Amino acid sequence: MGAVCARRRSFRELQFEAREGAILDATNRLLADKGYELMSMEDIAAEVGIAKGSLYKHFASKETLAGAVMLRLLRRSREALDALPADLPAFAQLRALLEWTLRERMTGGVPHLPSTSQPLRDALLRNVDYVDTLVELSERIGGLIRSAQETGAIDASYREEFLLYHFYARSCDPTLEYLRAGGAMNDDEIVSHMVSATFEGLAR
Amino acid sequence: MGAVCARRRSFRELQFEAREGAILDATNRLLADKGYELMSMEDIAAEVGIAKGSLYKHFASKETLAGAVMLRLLRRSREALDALPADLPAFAQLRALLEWTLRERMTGGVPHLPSTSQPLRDALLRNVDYVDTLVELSERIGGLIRSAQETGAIDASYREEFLLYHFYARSCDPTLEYLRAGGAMNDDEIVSHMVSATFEGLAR
DNA sequence: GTCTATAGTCTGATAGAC
DNA sequence: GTCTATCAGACTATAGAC
Repeated sequence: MGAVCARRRSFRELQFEAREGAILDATNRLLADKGYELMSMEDIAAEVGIAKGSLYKHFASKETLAGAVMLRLLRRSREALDALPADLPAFAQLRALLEWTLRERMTGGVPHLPSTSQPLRDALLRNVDYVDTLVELSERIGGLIRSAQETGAIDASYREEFLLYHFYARSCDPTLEYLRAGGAMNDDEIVSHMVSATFEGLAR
Repeated sequence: MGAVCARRRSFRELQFEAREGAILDATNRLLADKGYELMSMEDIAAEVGIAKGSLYKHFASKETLAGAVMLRLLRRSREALDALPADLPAFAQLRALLEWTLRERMTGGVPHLPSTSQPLRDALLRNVDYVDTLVELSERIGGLIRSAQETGAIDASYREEFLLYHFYARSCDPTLEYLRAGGAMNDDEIVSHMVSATFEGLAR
């Protein structure tokens, strides 16, 4: 809120904010773990260690809560993109962003655009903040794609539209979870395989 | 069933079988369209034009029904693989199989391994027929992968395990639906973009 | 029609910040 | 000591499997 102002926040207020963070973290975890439908508000409350009713002091509904988690993820992705060295070529930036996203998922993050639940997707698309941030991020990525195609790093015969969706889909690729569950490969191997399969393909 | 035997089946029996096919088709359509959770048994009954209770004369539960649909898809995939010219190189067979699967989805098919629903996935993995057929298909595909790596068509530095999961994930890639909903590309373009992104990657 | 699951609401009791 | 946020959990309403 605007209240990062003069007055020192009371202990209660600080606690409230801390709890909000804990709720977002727990929801993130459960969302990544069980998916939207299977995650109940009681699960979340139990995970945080608060009463179910208290959740509703922070978020008006399950959709609102999940939206807040997804928005936070989107913002973090944009920050990760901003943090890349500005002189990095577009192709390398795309590679780095995909790698960042996959590593984020490795540490318990939710995939962007969880295709797992239509109701959640619909709710997100009704969430103005979410859509704005998504559009903004997509424009940044679209710019990188165009730039990589101009320099010939990415094949110019692919449509930009395809490349954008493809990039998001690779960020959410379930191969990550499958391989992880399989247990035969470590995290670094999984990420590097996935990134190079995306950019260099399988053929040699 | 084993009953493709001597006795001519009665009208009732024929009708029963025909209805079973109609149920599978309807479920397939709804599953592809709305996903497992959002597809209610009522939806299916309405789509077939029968009473909800009649569904349970054919399938004991929603899971059983969805399992039957998925098993049918798996069998068809294996038949498609068998139908390929035997002298086609392994790499080309993999390409052709992915293309077949994507085209199947274009005409209303469900993705294999619908990652969209944990309960469904769990139910499938408890279904012996399904798992057997999946294992068998996976061994066939695994063989093609090894063979393509030996001839150098696929980069030998990828782990076979990764390649197998990756291949299944590409068969189920939601990019197909996103692009289709976008409407800017036709079906052939979408399939060819997706296949070549998988095998040749994006880089040039 | 029955039964279960769960989103979301409400209340009286209580701990602990002030 | 007062006051208020939070707690446990009962409760309603709805959806959907069977």
